[in-house]
Order: sequence, then structure tokens, then C-alpha cells
Amino acid sequence: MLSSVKLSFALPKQLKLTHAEQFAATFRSGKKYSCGFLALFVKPNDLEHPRLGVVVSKKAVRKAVARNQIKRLMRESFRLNQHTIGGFDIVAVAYADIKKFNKTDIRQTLDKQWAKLISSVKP
RNA sequence: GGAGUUGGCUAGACAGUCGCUGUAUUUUUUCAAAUACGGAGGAAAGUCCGGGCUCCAAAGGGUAGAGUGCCAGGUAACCCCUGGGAGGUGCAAGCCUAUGGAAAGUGCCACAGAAAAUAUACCGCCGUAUAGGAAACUAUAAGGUAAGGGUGAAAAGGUGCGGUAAGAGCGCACCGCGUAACUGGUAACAGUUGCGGCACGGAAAACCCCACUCGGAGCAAGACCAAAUAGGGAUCCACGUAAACGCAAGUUUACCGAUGCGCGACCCGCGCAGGAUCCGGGUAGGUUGCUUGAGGUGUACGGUGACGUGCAUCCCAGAUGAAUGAUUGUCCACGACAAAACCCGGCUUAUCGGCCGACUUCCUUU
Repeated sequence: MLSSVKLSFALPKQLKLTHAEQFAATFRSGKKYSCGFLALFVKPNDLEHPRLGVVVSKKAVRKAVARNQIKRLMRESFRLNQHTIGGFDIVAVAYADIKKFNKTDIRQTLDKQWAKLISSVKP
């Protein structure tokens, strides 16, 4: 079908959760996967692509600069792995411990999480 | 050159790849896509002041409350800035100061100390009287003192000389203080001369007095569009009756809610309150407010300066689950503090460094 089209790694708005209800729905009925400094809430959607929401609370990470940094890391990792995931709504929540890790650690952990996620939800 | 003071500027650079966001242009029925050009800070921070803007309120004045507090100027405005004064501090350049009034009134001044403001003077000092004693002196009494001691953050002007029984602004000189005149200055204030013998301790960051300023709330302000659900209003339909027209089917008009529907053959009774359209309010959501502005840059002129005026030129973030990132390579001084959320002017706080200017002082040289 679309195999001839070159895969795009863009991250348009359709691949993001943009409304409070979507977040609430994912939290309510999603499955939770925790690992160290972050938690993923995963819920199947009816679309052919995944959607991501990122939560880094002001309580967990006080400085705005650090907060933005973490969100960008998450989005970047999601962007590069979007084609392997499938139709799921995902909310990633960062904990306060995330401050103890550096950029490359976080990046590697995230990449591993996507792989784990795929293997666990696909029977 | 060393040490220091002070005012500015800057905040890794370049290239490739993959992304985000705004605007413009082109393509496309649309969704979108392509190209080009923009895309965090000096503090964007704290939210401590001042203003714009928006809505609400409002004749004016007063009270209450809050704020400011040497003088002059700057500014849209200010708890800001500039210049000046006064006090403190440093060898100096400089730096610091909630810097009006204590003679309008009320109150306060812990501890210590006799005493903290009306000096009733603790230890003392001094002569006198009486008693004792040969005397030195001792005790007592009524007095004179505030020099000395001690306490305290602070003790009722300070130092010196005279004076005295001992002392004391008691007298004198200088200093301080108060006061009057004159001079300089827009003024704060300063200086000079005369007078007063001292009368006026601190604290206004106790209340207070005086002068000046202040309406309230904020972009989650405000404006527009507006689904679903519930509810409000209007009209019509449905149901009933009457009249008119018509052979009839039916149509039109008027009236009623005492109605209609379900259970039921009907009454009573019980339960329920239909459908459509429109209107207004309004939630989720969306659009707007939203970036051309007390704007930036350059230059000329005025001003000691803050700043002002003229001319030329530029458009320089606008997101909204929230954009400026990731990665690779090269180089170096190896990169701090930290990210817009309506917009400006300040203040305060954080900050690895780098660059430039001015000044002070010490050393060396001449």
C-alpha cells in the first residue's frame, strides 16, 4: 500500500495529544508501564499512528529550562520511533528522579522503552 | 607593571542531516506541499514598584485606609534616574544613608545603675555645729556640692585656665548648641558677624503631626462564533368544540387547556407531559485581544547630567498539552545563571568567563 512512500519522521500535530480529555482518557483506561524515572500510560486508539502526550510537572522539575529539555528529549525519541509503535495513545510522565540522569541516559532509556512496549503489546 | 574603584559591551563559532513554529509567495477542489525569510534574555526570573490597555464604578468634597518623605530637575509615571546638600566611612578614586517634625500631644527607654528626663544624688568631696580625744581623727546632726568613682547604647554641653571651703557656665578662651542680622545659592544649605550662658538626651523602624499622592479588578481582562446535554421563552403541529365552503375527501377561521398520551370497553383512579421550528442566555471547544511600540539604530543640536528635539533609516518571537531542538564533524578561551505567555519603564536577586573605557593609589623608569 504505502510502502512506496518514503517514511516521514516529521512530528505534526496529529501525532500529539492536544486536549485534556485525551489525557484524562489515557490516564483512566490506559495500561501503566513504569521504569525508574518515568511512567508510560498506553491505550489503543482507532488510528493507524500513535499519539504522544508529555507531562513534566513543575513539582518534579522546578526550572523551566530543564523542563523543556526533558520534553524535547521525549518528543525527539518518539519522533524517531513513531513507525514502530502502532496505534496507541501514550502519555509519558516524568518523575523528580529524572534530574539525576544526563541526556544520553534518558535518551537510551526511552529508546529501550519503545522496544519493550512493542514486544509487550503485540502478542 | 601591581593593588583597587567605577561605567559600558558580550554570553562559544562554523558546516551537514532530521525536526518544530510564524509570515509571504506559488501549487492544489480541499487536506496539504514546496520555496524564501524570521524565531527567547541580560536578567525572559522574583512579581517588589510605576504606567499603558480592558472591563466595572464615578458631580464635587470630606473621613477612613495605604503609600511617599533633604532640595532642584528628568519622565507617561514611579518606592526609579540625574545633579546638588547634609551625615557617616575610606589614604584616595569612591561607597553607604526609611535623610520632614521630638519646642502640638500621649506613651516608651530592657538589664545594670542612686538616678533614664520634674534629678528628692549611691559611694564620695567640703566647711559648720555637737560629743569624744592631748592631737591626728572618729561619730552624729542640719547643710553645701556634682569635680572624681561605679552602671549603661546613652548620665543633663566638651577641653583648658581662673575661681572656691569643696564645687559648679560661677567667670573667661576655643569648640559645640541655640538665636538674630547680613552675604552667597532657584532651593536644600553654607559662610561671616553679633547675642544668649546652655535653656533643647534618645527613639517618629511607638502612636502621632505636617506636606504630597492614590477609585476597584485584571489578558483566566475584554470581544466574537458556538456542538452535545439539561433548562427558559415564542410560534406551529398533534388532540377537542363551533362556524364557513365543498357531493365527498378535506380546507380555512375562531375558541379552549377544563388538554393530550399510556393502562382500560367506559367512569373513577394511577402514571407520564409529545413533536417541529425559531429566539435569547451559555458550557466544552474555536477565533480574537497578540504585537508598530512612551520601538530600535545612526546622526545633528540643546543640557554638567538623567534626558529632550529634529532628520534619516529599519520592522526585530508571538507559541497555546504550549515552537527555537536533536545529531554528526571541525575549532577554541571548553561554554555560567537561566527560557517569552498582553505590552512597556524601573528595582531586586542569580551568573563561568571574555573585551573596552575612565579614575585612584603604590612601585619602577625619566
